[in-house]
Amino acid sequence: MNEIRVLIVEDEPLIAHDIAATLQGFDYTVAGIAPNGAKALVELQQNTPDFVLLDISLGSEPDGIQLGALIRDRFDIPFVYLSSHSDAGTLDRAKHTLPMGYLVKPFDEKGLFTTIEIALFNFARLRKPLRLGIEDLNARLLSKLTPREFELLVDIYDGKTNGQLAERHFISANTVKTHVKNLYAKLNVQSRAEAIVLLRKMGK
Amino acid sequence: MNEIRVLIVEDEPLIAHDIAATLQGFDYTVAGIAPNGAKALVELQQNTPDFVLLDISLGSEPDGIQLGALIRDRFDIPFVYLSSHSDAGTLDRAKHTLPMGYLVKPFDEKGLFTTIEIALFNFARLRKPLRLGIEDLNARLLSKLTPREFELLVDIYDGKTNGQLAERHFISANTVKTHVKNLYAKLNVQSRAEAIVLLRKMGK
DNA sequence: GTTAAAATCACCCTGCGGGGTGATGTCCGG
DNA sequence: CCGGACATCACCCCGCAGGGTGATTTTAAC
Repeated sequence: MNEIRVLIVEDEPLIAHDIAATLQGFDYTVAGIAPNGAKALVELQQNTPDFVLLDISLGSEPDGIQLGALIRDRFDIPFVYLSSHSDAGTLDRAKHTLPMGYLVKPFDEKGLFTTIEIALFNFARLRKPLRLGIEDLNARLLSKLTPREFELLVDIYDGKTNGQLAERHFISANTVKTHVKNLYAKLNVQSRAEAIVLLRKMGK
Repeated sequence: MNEIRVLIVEDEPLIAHDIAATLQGFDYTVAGIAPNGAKALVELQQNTPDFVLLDISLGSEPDGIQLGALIRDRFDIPFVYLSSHSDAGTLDRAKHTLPMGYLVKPFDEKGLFTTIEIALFNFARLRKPLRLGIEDLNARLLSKLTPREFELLVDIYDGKTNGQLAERHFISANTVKTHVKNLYAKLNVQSRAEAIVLLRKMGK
C-alpha cells in the first residue's frame, strides 16, 4: 500500500468492488466507494482522497459530469471518468470539465493503472511548475552541462550579454564565448533567443 | 475529415495501418506514419502534426520515450504513448516526459478516441503561451506599439530570427528590421534577449 | 483634400554573437 | 602516475543583429 488514496464513484456495486480489488492489486488505497453524487460529495469533503474515479452514469442527480465540474471548481483533486458511453455528445460535455482522462468500459487493469499514474503525475506537474535546477535540466539532455555552463546559462536566461557575463563571473570574454558555444551545442540551439525559449518551454 | 492531423509512430506496419484506419473512422486526418525515430523527427519538422501517437518500443534508437521527451521540449505538440508494456519501470520513465496519455495495447477504438479528444482539449486549455494582449502591453508603455509591431514581437518572444519573421509575415527583411528597430525603442531594450526577458517579467 | 500615422522598403555601417581550432592549467579518480 | 573532465584563454572568420537616415505608399482621420 502506498499513500495514494482513491475514491471510487460508481453506482453498480459489483463493478465498484471489482475496481476496488484492482486498485488494491496495484497498491493504491481505496479511500471510499460512493454509489451516488451525494455520497461522493461527503467523501470528498470528509475524506479528501488524492484521486477520483468517476462513473458518468450514476442514475441520479448529480451525475458524474456535474460532479466532475464540482471537483474541478471546488476541490483540487485529479479525476478521470469511467463510462460505457463514448459518444461525441457525452464526451464533449465531459471534456469541458477538464478531466485527466476518460476510460471507456470495459477497460483492462493495465489501462486503469497507466491512466491513473499519468494523471497523478501530470496533475502534480501542472499545479506546481517547478524551478529548473541543473540536475533537472541535465536529466533531459543527451550531453550534460557542466556547473559553470549552467551558471552562465542562468544569466543568459536573464538577458545578459556576453560582456556582462564576463564581468559578473570574473572571466575573460573569450572564456565566456567558449562556454556559451559549448552549452549551445549541448542544448542544440543556435542563439540566445532560442536558448531562452527552450528553457521557458522546459518549465523553468 | 476534420482538421486534426495525427502522426502515427509505430514500427509494426500492420498495427500502424490498423490505427490509421481507426483514426480515419473517427474523422481524423493521418498526417503520416513513421516506423522509427528518425522518420518521426522528419515528419515532426516538415509536417507539423497536431497530435502524435507514439509507440514506445520502436526497436531502434531513439525509442518512443526519448522521442516523447524531444516532442515535449522542442515541439509544442500533445502526444500519447502506445505500448504493450505497462510495467512500473517503463511507465515511470514515460510519465516524466509528461505525455497526455498512455494506452496499453491492445486497446479498443473507443478508448483511443476518448483519449485523443481529452488530450487535445486539455492540451489546448492548459497551453497559454503569451496571455498578454497588445492592449495590456501598451497600457504599460510610454510610446505604444502598432499592431504590426506587436505581431512581430510575439514571434520574437518565440525565438524567431529576423529572417523567419520576414518569411512568416510576407514582408522583406528590411521591413522587419525597421519594425524591430522601432519596437525596441518603444520597449526600451537593445536586443531580442532583453525583449524576451522584459515580456516574461511583465506578467508573461 | 490635406495630414498624420502606419507599413513598406533600401542602403550603409559597426559590432556582437556564433562557430571553428587549438592550447594551457587544474583537479580528480583509476 | 596518468587520463579525462573541466575551466581558462587566444585568434580568426563571418553573418546577422542593431542603429542611423531617408523614402514611398496605403490607410484613416479630420
